Amino acid sequence: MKKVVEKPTNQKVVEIWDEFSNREYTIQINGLCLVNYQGRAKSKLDKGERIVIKKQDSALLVHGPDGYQPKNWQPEVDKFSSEVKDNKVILTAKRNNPEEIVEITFSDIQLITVSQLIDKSDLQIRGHEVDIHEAIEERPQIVEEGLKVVEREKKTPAGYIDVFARDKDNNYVVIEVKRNPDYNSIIQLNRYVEEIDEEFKSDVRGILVAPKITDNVLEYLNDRDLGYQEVEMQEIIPSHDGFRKSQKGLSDFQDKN
Amino acid sequence: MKKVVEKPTNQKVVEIWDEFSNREYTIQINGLCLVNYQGRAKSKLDKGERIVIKKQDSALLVHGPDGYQPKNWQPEVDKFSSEVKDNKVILTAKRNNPEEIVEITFSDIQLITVSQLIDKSDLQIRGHEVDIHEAIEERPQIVEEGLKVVEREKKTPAGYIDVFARDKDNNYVVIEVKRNPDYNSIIQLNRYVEEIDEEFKSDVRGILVAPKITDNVLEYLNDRDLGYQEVEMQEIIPSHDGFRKSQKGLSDFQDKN
DNA sequence: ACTTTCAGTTCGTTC
DNA sequence: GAACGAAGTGAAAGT
Repeated sequence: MKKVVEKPTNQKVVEIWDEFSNREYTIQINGLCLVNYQGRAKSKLDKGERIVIKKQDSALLVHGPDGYQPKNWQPEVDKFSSEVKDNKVILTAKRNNPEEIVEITFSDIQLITVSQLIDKSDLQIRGHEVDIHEAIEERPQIVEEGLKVVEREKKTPAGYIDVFARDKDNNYVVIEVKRNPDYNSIIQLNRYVEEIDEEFKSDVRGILVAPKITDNVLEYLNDRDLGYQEVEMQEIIPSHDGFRKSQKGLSDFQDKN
Repeated sequence: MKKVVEKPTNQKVVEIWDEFSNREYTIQINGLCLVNYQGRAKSKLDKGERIVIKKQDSALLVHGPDGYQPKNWQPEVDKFSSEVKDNKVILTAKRNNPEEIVEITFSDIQLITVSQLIDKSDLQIRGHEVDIHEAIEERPQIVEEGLKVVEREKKTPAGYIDVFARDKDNNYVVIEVKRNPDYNSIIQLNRYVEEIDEEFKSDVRGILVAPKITDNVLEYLNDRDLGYQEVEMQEIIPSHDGFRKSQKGLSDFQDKN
């Protein structure tokens, strides 16, 4: 930890903020603050004790005592600034595109820390929708016996078909893969089926492949004579390690020095 | 701050974790850790320096040096546990529905803090989609002159119509409100129009109301003879304070003591 | 408890 | 840089 200051003075906070806010440092502040946001929407958050984190890419988070989500945030900040006014520290984070601003007013600060987090590792994840695509290509029988995959991500005027295949009778099958299928998924699948029907003028079946489905969505499917095949996520994510690198955890490649 | 311990021993960390993990305390840990997740999907995150936060409602976040999103998390934890193994602190967070587990293995801990954040204030926000609905109901002329709102959230077999109205000629108008309209919004609007057309067998117009639209989406609209009316978000969010309380920031009502 | 829908969605990929 | 869609989506409102 570069700095750990309990009960800092306002001046100390501004000093630290100005020195480390726009460089490759992580700043954490625990304190009593109120937050205003204006931009795509407008919000007010009255006084409360929160954790404020400025990350090394300038992302700003204001976390309350509960929940996954920050109460206020700025995914990317173009300009930070700070001032002391009426014995309060005011931090502002402006963003240009879209134009929006977060303003945090601290009436009391319990702790401020500065650090430089080194994290070169990528998040490796398995179980995305595309993993289901791949599983179907490798083992088409998880959808149905005799299935032969013709093409993945087949382009049509209506959009991309996840998996285009033929069944044991050599008829076309349009497969739509969803992790969390909803009404729109069915509409989409139906459009693809109509599209293929027009293009090939032959028997086409549409199948939704998903790990789960709600009764209503299943009903929509049946109404449209579309099929459903459940896949176990366990089959998609084998216990032996088969991991794909996710861009999500792209880390900075700076070196500690 | 209840506790601020720099460079704690492993035993101290486990001691703190066990004492404060399942009560109304916020725990923050800065340290070098690797994270495994298994549940709805499966992920591996190799060693890196991160911020781990356990919130007072048992939410668990693992934040890296950048980005809005945590690298790993657990929105709600049913059972925390901790152990020391090979000179490493291992924290696990299990959840029952859906069944999933996050396991954090610390090889080095720089800082651990415990606090009890008091935050009774609700986030007040203006500019949600529902605010546009309300604005239309109050001032239908922002869509078009002579419009009379008949019903909001009108239920149809195809879903809920945002605003159902009649125009100056008394013809039905179906209004779909979107903050960020896309292709699917158009499909949806079109379905509603078809639905109303069938139900009422009379002239029906469909109008998309949004603060912005892309050229492609506008084209889809035109192709389907649907209309578009832009609304300024400024008109929806007046400068004088008209705030709605959002449930998002529901706070705990415990007292500091 | 489950379903449905929105989000200041964010984030990644592709065109 | 826009556009399109997935996310371990999460969160809230309604049933």
